[in-house]
Amino acid sequence: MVTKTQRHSGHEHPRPRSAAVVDDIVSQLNGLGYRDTEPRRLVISAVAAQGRPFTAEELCASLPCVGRATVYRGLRLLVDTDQVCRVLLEDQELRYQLSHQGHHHHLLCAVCGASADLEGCDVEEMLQAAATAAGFRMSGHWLEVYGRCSECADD
Amino acid sequence: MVTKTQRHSGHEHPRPRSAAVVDDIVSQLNGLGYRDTEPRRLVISAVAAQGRPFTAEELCASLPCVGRATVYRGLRLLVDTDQVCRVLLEDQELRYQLSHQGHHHHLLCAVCGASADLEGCDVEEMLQAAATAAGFRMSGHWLEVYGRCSECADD
DNA sequence: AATCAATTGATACATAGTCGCATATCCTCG
DNA sequence: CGAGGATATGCGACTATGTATCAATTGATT
Repeated sequence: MVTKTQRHSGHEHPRPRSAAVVDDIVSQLNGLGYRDTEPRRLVISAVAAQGRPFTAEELCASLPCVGRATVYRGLRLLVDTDQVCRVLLEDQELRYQLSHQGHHHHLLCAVCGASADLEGCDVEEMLQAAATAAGFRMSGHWLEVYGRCSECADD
Repeated sequence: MVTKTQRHSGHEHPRPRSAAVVDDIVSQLNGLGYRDTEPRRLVISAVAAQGRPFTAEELCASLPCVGRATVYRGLRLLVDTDQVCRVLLEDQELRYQLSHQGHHHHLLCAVCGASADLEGCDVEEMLQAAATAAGFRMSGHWLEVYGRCSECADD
Protein backbone atom coordinates (compact mmCIF):
# COMPACT_ATOMS: atom_id res chain seq x y z
CA MET A 1 0.00 0.00 0.00
CA VAL A 2 1.69 3.09 -1.19
CA THR A 3 -0.90 5.76 -0.73
CA LYS A 4 -1.66 6.98 2.71
CA THR A 5 -3.70 9.87 3.82
CA GLN A 6 -1.21 12.60 3.51
CA ARG A 7 -1.12 14.81 6.52
CA HIS A 8 1.02 17.26 4.82
CA SER A 9 2.59 20.22 6.40
CA GLY A 10 1.60 22.41 3.52
CA HIS A 11 5.06 23.15 2.28
CA GLU A 12 5.88 21.33 -0.89
CA HIS A 13 2.34 21.02 -2.24
CA PRO A 14 0.51 24.25 -1.73
CA ARG A 15 -2.98 22.80 -2.23
CA PRO A 16 -4.92 19.87 -0.95
CA ARG A 17 -4.81 17.45 -3.80
CA SER A 18 -8.29 16.13 -4.49
CA ALA A 19 -9.97 19.47 -4.02
CA ALA A 20 -7.60 20.91 -6.58
CA VAL A 21 -8.34 18.08 -8.95
CA VAL A 22 -12.05 18.73 -8.58
CA ASP A 23 -11.62 22.45 -9.14
CA ASP A 24 -9.50 21.79 -12.14
CA ILE A 25 -12.02 19.48 -13.72
CA VAL A 26 -14.91 21.76 -12.90
CA SER A 27 -13.17 24.67 -14.53
CA GLN A 28 -12.35 22.66 -17.60
CA LEU A 29 -16.00 21.68 -17.90
CA ASN A 30 -16.88 25.28 -17.34
CA GLY A 31 -14.76 26.24 -20.29
CA LEU A 32 -16.80 23.83 -22.37
CA GLY A 33 -20.03 25.43 -21.32
CA TYR A 34 -21.05 23.05 -18.56
CA ARG A 35 -22.36 24.47 -15.33
CA ASP A 36 -20.81 24.22 -11.96
CA THR A 37 -23.47 22.43 -9.96
CA GLU A 38 -23.54 20.84 -6.57
CA PRO A 39 -24.38 17.28 -7.69
CA ARG A 40 -21.78 17.46 -10.44
CA ARG A 41 -19.11 18.49 -7.97
CA LEU A 42 -20.12 15.66 -5.69
CA VAL A 43 -19.73 13.19 -8.52
CA ILE A 44 -16.34 14.52 -9.50
CA SER A 45 -15.24 14.50 -5.89
CA ALA A 46 -16.30 10.91 -5.48
CA VAL A 47 -14.49 9.95 -8.66
CA ALA A 48 -11.34 11.68 -7.49
CA ALA A 49 -11.59 9.95 -4.13
CA GLN A 50 -11.57 6.45 -5.58
CA GLY A 51 -8.29 4.72 -5.06
CA ARG A 52 -8.68 2.32 -7.92
CA PRO A 53 -10.87 1.52 -10.89
CA PHE A 54 -14.50 1.61 -9.85
CA THR A 55 -17.84 0.65 -11.32
CA ALA A 56 -20.65 3.07 -12.02
CA GLU A 57 -22.77 1.37 -9.39
CA GLU A 58 -20.06 1.71 -6.78
CA LEU A 59 -20.01 5.37 -7.54
CA CYS A 60 -23.78 5.56 -7.13
CA ALA A 61 -23.54 3.74 -3.83
CA SER A 62 -20.96 6.21 -2.58
CA LEU A 63 -23.26 9.09 -3.47
CA PRO A 64 -26.58 8.32 -1.81
CA CYS A 65 -27.61 11.95 -2.03
CA VAL A 66 -27.23 12.18 -5.78
CA GLY A 67 -29.73 10.61 -8.17
CA ARG A 68 -28.58 7.57 -10.02
CA ALA A 69 -29.24 9.11 -13.42
CA THR A 70 -27.25 12.16 -12.41
CA VAL A 71 -24.31 10.05 -11.37
CA TYR A 72 -24.42 8.23 -14.68
CA ARG A 73 -24.76 11.47 -16.59
CA GLY A 74 -21.85 12.99 -14.71
CA LEU A 75 -19.72 9.97 -15.31
CA ARG A 76 -20.56 9.97 -18.98
CA LEU A 77 -19.67 13.63 -19.23
CA LEU A 78 -16.32 12.94 -17.64
CA VAL A 79 -15.64 10.07 -20.00
CA ASP A 80 -16.68 12.13 -23.00
CA THR A 81 -14.35 14.93 -22.00
CA ASP A 82 -11.48 12.53 -21.33
CA GLN A 83 -11.33 13.25 -17.63
CA VAL A 84 -12.17 9.68 -16.86
CA CYS A 85 -11.23 6.62 -18.84
CA ARG A 86 -12.80 3.23 -19.11
CA VAL A 87 -10.96 0.17 -17.97
CA LEU A 88 -11.93 -3.31 -19.03
CA LEU A 89 -11.16 -6.08 -16.59
CA GLU A 90 -10.23 -9.57 -17.60
CA ASP A 91 -13.72 -10.85 -16.86
CA GLN A 92 -15.14 -8.17 -19.13
CA GLU A 93 -16.30 -5.97 -16.29
CA LEU A 94 -16.22 -2.32 -17.18
CA ARG A 95 -14.75 0.06 -14.66
CA TYR A 96 -13.78 3.71 -14.63
CA GLN A 97 -10.79 5.65 -13.49
CA LEU A 98 -9.53 9.20 -13.34
CA SER A 99 -7.63 9.64 -16.55
CA HIS A 100 -4.03 10.59 -16.57
CA GLN A 101 -4.64 12.37 -19.83
CA GLY A 102 -3.22 11.44 -23.16
CA HIS A 103 -3.22 8.04 -24.76
CA HIS A 104 -1.94 5.33 -22.50
CA HIS A 105 -2.66 1.81 -21.37
CA HIS A 106 -3.33 0.16 -18.06
CA LEU A 107 -1.73 -2.60 -16.12
CA LEU A 108 -4.39 -4.15 -13.95
CA CYS A 109 -3.76 -6.30 -10.93
CA ALA A 110 -6.10 -9.28 -10.94
CA VAL A 111 -5.79 -9.66 -7.19
CA CYS A 112 -6.17 -6.24 -5.61
CA GLY A 113 -7.61 -4.38 -8.56
CA ALA A 114 -4.92 -1.74 -8.58
CA SER A 115 -4.08 -0.12 -11.83
CA ALA A 116 -0.85 1.37 -13.08
CA ASP A 117 -0.10 3.16 -16.27
CA LEU A 118 1.99 1.32 -18.75
CA GLU A 119 5.01 3.44 -19.37
CA GLY A 120 7.58 3.19 -22.08
CA CYS A 121 5.59 0.83 -24.19
CA ASP A 122 5.18 1.85 -27.73
CA VAL A 123 3.05 -0.71 -29.44
CA GLU A 124 1.73 1.87 -31.82
CA GLU A 125 4.30 1.48 -34.57
CA MET A 126 4.20 -2.25 -34.38
CA LEU A 127 0.44 -2.29 -34.70
CA GLN A 128 0.58 0.26 -37.45
CA ALA A 129 2.93 -1.95 -39.43
CA ALA A 130 0.92 -5.11 -38.87
CA ALA A 131 -2.31 -3.34 -39.79
CA THR A 132 -0.80 -1.96 -42.96
CA ALA A 133 0.42 -5.41 -43.89
CA ALA A 134 -3.15 -6.62 -43.60
CA GLY A 135 -4.37 -3.84 -45.85
CA PHE A 136 -5.89 -1.82 -43.03
CA ARG A 137 -5.43 1.78 -42.24
CA MET A 138 -5.25 1.80 -38.49
CA SER A 139 -7.12 4.51 -36.64
CA GLY A 140 -6.93 3.39 -33.06
CA HIS A 141 -6.60 0.53 -30.65
CA TRP A 142 -7.62 -0.72 -27.26
CA LEU A 143 -5.20 -2.45 -24.96
CA GLU A 144 -5.39 -3.71 -21.42
CA VAL A 145 -2.67 -5.68 -19.70
CA TYR A 146 -3.45 -8.04 -16.82
CA GLY A 147 -1.22 -9.42 -14.13
CA ARG A 148 -0.27 -9.07 -10.51
CA CYS A 149 1.20 -6.00 -8.98
CA SER A 150 4.35 -6.23 -6.91
CA GLU A 151 2.39 -6.37 -3.68
CA CYS A 152 0.22 -9.21 -4.82
CA ALA A 153 2.92 -11.11 -6.62
CA ASP A 154 3.89 -13.26 -3.66
CA ASP A 155 1.93 -16.48 -3.99
CA MET B 1 -22.15 -39.54 -38.04
CA VAL B 2 -22.81 -37.50 -41.11
CA THR B 3 -20.02 -37.58 -43.60
CA LYS B 4 -20.80 -34.80 -45.93
CA THR B 5 -18.90 -35.23 -49.14
CA GLN B 6 -16.89 -32.14 -49.71
CA ARG B 7 -17.17 -31.24 -53.30
CA HIS B 8 -14.32 -28.91 -53.77
CA SER B 9 -13.79 -27.43 -57.10
CA GLY B 10 -10.38 -26.06 -57.67
CA HIS B 11 -9.97 -22.85 -55.73
CA GLU B 12 -11.75 -19.72 -54.56
CA HIS B 13 -14.86 -21.42 -53.32
CA PRO B 14 -15.01 -20.27 -49.76
CA ARG B 15 -18.53 -21.61 -49.18
CA PRO B 16 -19.72 -25.09 -48.33
CA ARG B 17 -17.30 -25.56 -45.51
CA SER B 18 -19.76 -24.65 -42.79
CA ALA B 19 -21.21 -28.13 -42.47
CA ALA B 20 -17.75 -29.50 -41.85
CA VAL B 21 -17.05 -26.75 -39.36
CA VAL B 22 -20.22 -27.57 -37.48
CA ASP B 23 -19.39 -31.28 -37.39
CA ASP B 24 -15.94 -30.51 -36.18
CA ILE B 25 -17.16 -28.31 -33.35
CA VAL B 26 -19.88 -30.75 -32.37
CA SER B 27 -17.40 -33.57 -32.16
CA GLN B 28 -15.04 -31.49 -30.09
CA LEU B 29 -17.84 -30.68 -27.68
CA ASN B 30 -18.74 -34.34 -27.71
CA GLY B 31 -15.25 -35.19 -26.58
CA LEU B 32 -15.76 -32.85 -23.66
CA GLY B 33 -18.94 -34.61 -22.63
CA TYR B 34 -21.49 -32.31 -24.21
CA ARG B 35 -24.39 -33.81 -26.08
CA ASP B 36 -25.12 -33.49 -29.74
CA THR B 37 -28.52 -31.84 -29.76
CA GLU B 38 -30.61 -30.28 -32.44
CA PRO B 39 -30.79 -26.75 -30.98
CA ARG B 40 -27.08 -26.78 -30.25
CA ARG B 41 -26.29 -27.69 -33.83
CA LEU B 42 -28.57 -24.94 -35.03
CA VAL B 43 -26.70 -22.43 -32.91
CA ILE B 44 -23.33 -23.62 -34.12
CA SER B 45 -24.54 -23.55 -37.69
CA ALA B 46 -25.77 -20.02 -37.32
CA VAL B 47 -22.49 -18.96 -35.77
CA ALA B 48 -20.54 -20.55 -38.60
CA ALA B 49 -22.77 -18.87 -41.15
CA GLN B 50 -22.03 -15.35 -39.92
CA GLY B 51 -19.75 -13.50 -42.22
CA ARG B 52 -18.47 -11.08 -39.60
CA PRO B 53 -18.55 -10.36 -35.91
CA PHE B 54 -22.11 -10.63 -34.63
CA THR B 55 -23.99 -9.80 -31.48
CA ALA B 56 -25.78 -12.33 -29.33
CA GLU B 57 -29.10 -10.76 -30.21
CA GLU B 58 -28.40 -10.99 -33.91
CA LEU B 59 -27.79 -14.65 -33.39
CA CYS B 60 -31.08 -14.99 -31.52
CA ALA B 61 -32.87 -13.20 -34.31
CA SER B 62 -31.41 -15.56 -36.88
CA LEU B 63 -32.65 -18.53 -34.88
CA PRO B 64 -36.34 -17.90 -34.26
CA CYS B 65 -36.94 -21.57 -33.55
CA VAL B 66 -34.41 -21.80 -30.75
CA GLY B 67 -35.12 -20.34 -27.34
CA ARG B 68 -33.23 -17.23 -26.41
CA ALA B 69 -31.73 -18.80 -23.31
CA THR B 70 -30.55 -21.73 -25.37
CA VAL B 71 -28.87 -19.49 -27.87
CA TYR B 72 -27.08 -17.64 -25.07
CA ARG B 73 -26.10 -20.88 -23.40
CA GLY B 74 -24.80 -22.28 -26.65
CA LEU B 75 -22.83 -19.15 -27.35
CA ARG B 76 -21.36 -19.18 -23.87
CA LEU B 77 -20.35 -22.80 -24.26
CA LEU B 78 -18.59 -21.95 -27.50
CA VAL B 79 -16.78 -19.05 -25.91
CA ASP B 80 -15.79 -21.13 -22.90
CA THR B 81 -14.38 -23.82 -25.15
CA ASP B 82 -12.54 -21.31 -27.32
CA GLN B 83 -14.55 -22.06 -30.41
CA VAL B 84 -15.80 -18.52 -30.48
CA CYS B 85 -14.03 -15.41 -29.32
CA ARG B 86 -15.27 -12.09 -28.13
CA VAL B 87 -14.58 -8.94 -30.07
CA LEU B 88 -14.91 -5.51 -28.58
CA LEU B 89 -15.81 -2.73 -30.97
CA GLU B 90 -14.61 0.82 -30.63
CA ASP B 91 -17.92 1.92 -29.18
CA GLN B 92 -17.68 -0.79 -26.55
CA GLU B 93 -20.15 -3.08 -28.24
CA LEU B 94 -19.42 -6.72 -27.62
CA ARG B 95 -19.57 -9.06 -30.56
CA TYR B 96 -18.65 -12.64 -31.23
CA GLN B 97 -16.83 -14.45 -33.93
CA LEU B 98 -15.75 -17.96 -34.86
CA SER B 99 -12.32 -18.29 -33.37
CA HIS B 100 -9.31 -19.05 -35.44
CA GLN B 101 -7.85 -20.83 -32.46
CA GLY B 102 -4.82 -19.79 -30.52
CA HIS B 103 -4.05 -16.39 -29.12
CA HIS B 104 -4.42 -13.65 -31.65
CA HIS B 105 -5.81 -10.19 -32.10
CA HIS B 106 -8.30 -8.61 -34.40
CA LEU B 107 -8.23 -5.80 -36.84
CA LEU B 108 -11.71 -4.37 -37.08
CA CYS B 109 -13.03 -2.24 -39.86
CA ALA B 110 -15.05 0.64 -38.46
CA VAL B 111 -16.97 1.01 -41.69
CA CYS B 112 -18.07 -2.43 -42.82
CA GLY B 113 -17.48 -4.33 -39.61
CA ALA B 114 -15.16 -6.85 -41.17
CA SER B 115 -12.53 -8.42 -39.04
CA ALA B 116 -9.11 -9.74 -39.90
CA ASP B 117 -6.58 -11.47 -37.75
CA LEU B 118 -3.52 -9.50 -36.89
CA GLU B 119 -0.59 -11.48 -38.16
CA GLY B 120 3.05 -11.07 -37.41
CA CYS B 121 2.54 -8.78 -34.50
CA ASP B 122 4.29 -9.77 -31.38
CA VAL B 123 3.42 -7.28 -28.73
CA GLU B 124 3.81 -9.90 -26.06
CA GLU B 125 7.47 -9.36 -25.30
CA MET B 126 7.13 -5.64 -25.35
CA LEU B 127 4.25 -5.75 -22.91
CA GLN B 128 6.05 -8.25 -20.78
CA ALA B 129 9.02 -5.93 -20.48
CA ALA B 130 6.93 -2.87 -19.73
CA ALA B 131 4.90 -4.76 -17.15
CA THR B 132 8.00 -6.03 -15.44
CA ALA B 133 9.39 -2.52 -15.34
CA ALA B 134 6.26 -1.45 -13.52
CA GLY B 135 6.67 -4.25 -11.01
CA PHE B 136 3.90 -6.38 -12.45
CA ARG B 137 3.95 -9.98 -13.39
CA MET B 138 1.96 -10.04 -16.58
CA SER B 139 -0.53 -12.84 -17.05
CA GLY B 140 -2.47 -11.76 -20.08
CA HIS B 141 -3.70 -8.94 -22.20
CA TRP B 142 -6.54 -7.80 -24.39
CA LEU B 143 -5.95 -5.99 -27.62
CA GLU B 144 -8.21 -4.79 -30.39
CA VAL B 145 -7.06 -2.71 -33.34
CA TYR B 146 -9.46 -0.43 -35.21
CA GLY B 147 -9.24 1.03 -38.66
CA ARG B 148 -10.53 0.65 -42.17
CA CYS B 149 -10.09 -2.37 -44.34
CA SER B 150 -8.72 -2.03 -47.85
CA GLU B 151 -12.20 -2.00 -49.34
CA CYS B 152 -13.40 0.79 -47.13
CA ALA B 153 -10.22 2.80 -47.21
CA ASP B 154 -11.15 4.90 -50.21
CA ASP B 155 -11.88 8.38 -49.00
C1' DA C 1 -37.04 -50.04 -24.71
C1' DA C 2 -35.99 -48.04 -19.99
C1' DT C 3 -33.44 -45.00 -17.55
C1' DC C 4 -31.69 -40.71 -16.05
C1' DA C 5 -28.57 -36.92 -16.41
C1' DA C 6 -28.03 -33.26 -19.72
C1' DT C 7 -30.57 -29.97 -22.21
C1' DT C 8 -34.32 -27.06 -23.49
C1' DG C 9 -37.85 -23.28 -23.35
C1' DA C 10 -40.52 -20.02 -20.91
C1' DT C 11 -40.30 -16.70 -17.81
C1' DA C 12 -38.50 -14.12 -14.07
C1' DC C 13 -34.70 -11.84 -12.54
C1' DA C 14 -30.14 -9.21 -12.66
C1' DT C 15 -27.19 -5.66 -14.11
C1' DA C 16 -25.72 -1.61 -16.56
C1' DG C 17 -27.22 2.20 -18.43
C1' DT C 18 -30.58 5.67 -20.96
C1' DC C 19 -34.82 8.49 -21.55
C1' DG C 20 -38.85 11.62 -20.77
C1' DC C 21 -40.44 15.02 -18.24
C1' DA C 22 -41.74 18.02 -14.39
C1' DT C 23 -39.13 20.62 -11.24
C1' DA C 24 -35.17 22.96 -9.50
C1' DT C 25 -30.83 25.44 -10.21
C1' DC C 26 -27.25 28.17 -12.19
C1' DC C 27 -25.69 32.20 -14.51
C1' DT C 28 -26.13 36.15 -17.54
C1' DC C 29 -28.21 40.37 -18.25
C1' DG C 30 -30.78 44.35 -17.18
C1' DC D 1 -29.85 42.47 -6.94
C1' DG D 2 -33.49 40.04 -9.12
C1' DA D 3 -35.56 37.96 -13.20
C1' DG D 4 -35.68 34.69 -17.20
C1' DG D 5 -34.32 31.04 -19.73
C1' DA D 6 -31.19 27.48 -20.62
C1' DT D 7 -29.13 23.69 -18.16
C1' DA D 8 -29.24 20.18 -14.88
C1' DT D 9 -31.56 17.20 -11.57
C1' DG D 10 -34.45 13.41 -9.78
C1' DC D 11 -37.69 10.10 -10.42
C1' DG D 12 -39.28 6.17 -12.46
C1' DA D 13 -40.02 3.74 -16.58
C1' DC D 14 -37.63 1.71 -20.19
C1' DT D 15 -33.84 -0.77 -23.08
C1' DA D 16 -30.24 -3.96 -23.62
C1' DT D 17 -27.68 -7.88 -22.56
C1' DG D 18 -27.33 -11.66 -20.12
C1' DT D 19 -28.27 -15.35 -16.09
C1' DA D 20 -31.18 -18.34 -12.89
C1' DT D 21 -35.13 -21.30 -12.02
C1' DC D 22 -37.68 -25.14 -13.00
C1' DA D 23 -40.84 -28.30 -15.20
C1' DA D 24 -40.77 -30.86 -19.33
C1' DT D 25 -38.05 -33.07 -22.94
C1' DT D 26 -34.33 -35.51 -25.15
C1' DG D 27 -30.16 -38.19 -26.06
C1' DA D 28 -26.83 -41.62 -24.76
C1' DT D 29 -26.18 -45.84 -22.31
C1' DT D 30 -27.76 -50.08 -20.72
